[in-house]
Amino acid sequence: MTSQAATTTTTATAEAAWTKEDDKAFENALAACAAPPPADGGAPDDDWFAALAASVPGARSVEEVRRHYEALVEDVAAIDAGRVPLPRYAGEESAAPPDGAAAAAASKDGGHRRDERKGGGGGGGYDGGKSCSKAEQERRKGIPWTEEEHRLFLLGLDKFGKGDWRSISRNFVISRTPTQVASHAQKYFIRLNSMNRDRRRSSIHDITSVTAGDQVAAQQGAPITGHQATGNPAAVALGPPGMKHHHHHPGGAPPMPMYGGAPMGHPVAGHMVPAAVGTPVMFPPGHAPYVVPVGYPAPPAKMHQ
DNA sequence: CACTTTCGGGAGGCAACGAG
DNA sequence: CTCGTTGCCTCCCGAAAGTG
Repeated sequence: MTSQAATTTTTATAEAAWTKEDDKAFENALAACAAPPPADGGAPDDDWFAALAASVPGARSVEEVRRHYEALVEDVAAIDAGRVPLPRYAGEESAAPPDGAAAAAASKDGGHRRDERKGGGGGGGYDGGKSCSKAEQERRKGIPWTEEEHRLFLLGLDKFGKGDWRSISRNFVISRTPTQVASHAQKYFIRLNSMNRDRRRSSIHDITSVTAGDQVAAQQGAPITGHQATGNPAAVALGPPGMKHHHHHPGGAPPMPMYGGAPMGHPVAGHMVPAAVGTPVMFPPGHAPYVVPVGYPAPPAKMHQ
């Protein structure tokens, strides 16, 4: 996934063998570490690094882990300062089949055409790549946010707070306009606030952590409006929505996910268990981990009509 | 019993409108 | 004029019903 790119670009130079897998393990270990490092720029202590190193598979030395961590810090700072040229995801979107025709064609049952019934009056329905130009089609249907964009959004949200969409757009999600960021934020908050609905589908908004997206996808969903409104966007609560997590992956090979290529909504611990609630999610230095309100209601048992 | 098709509903993004 | 919010439209997923 591309989210690793930012961290690996600089970290790769520190040690010779930080592979993508290593980096993933590092992030997982970081997420699993009970006590987060000082978030206010202070250097984490040796014990913390030792614990982190111990948690990283592959017998990394404390020093290696420390350098890797520091590189990560620099990365975040660089992104923060706008010194890192971020990829133009919009371009990527157009380069790869956005989803439309390809996704529909690859759909499990040979393509869902039913949308023709919607759109009031037929015709207007999406037709899996018909005659209208691709550009027009994309303009109409929008460019999905990638995981990377969403993480940058979260980063910016944490940095600038709720409401400063322009700063977030300029400094973090440079591939999106402030309006797009605001709209995305709107949906994001709505999503978080409506977590207790029994019908849940995985979505990009399930990512509430800037990093470790693969595993945190299963660790969130909780009302956050109060915190957001009080200018504490970092206090995003994590909680288990009663989301469904069976993305069918026919043949074992996961289909091209909708968002940037990483599996979304995959369960980490099967059904969300209370223990998973409040699990500190990995957060870059300077970014407080999201907190979980005590007494968070358990997700309702999934009941189908 | 298995497979295919149809239906219902949730999710995401864009555009328009309103307020400051 | 800019920013934020709300509404509308489109797409995809999952479940149910029907047919072979």
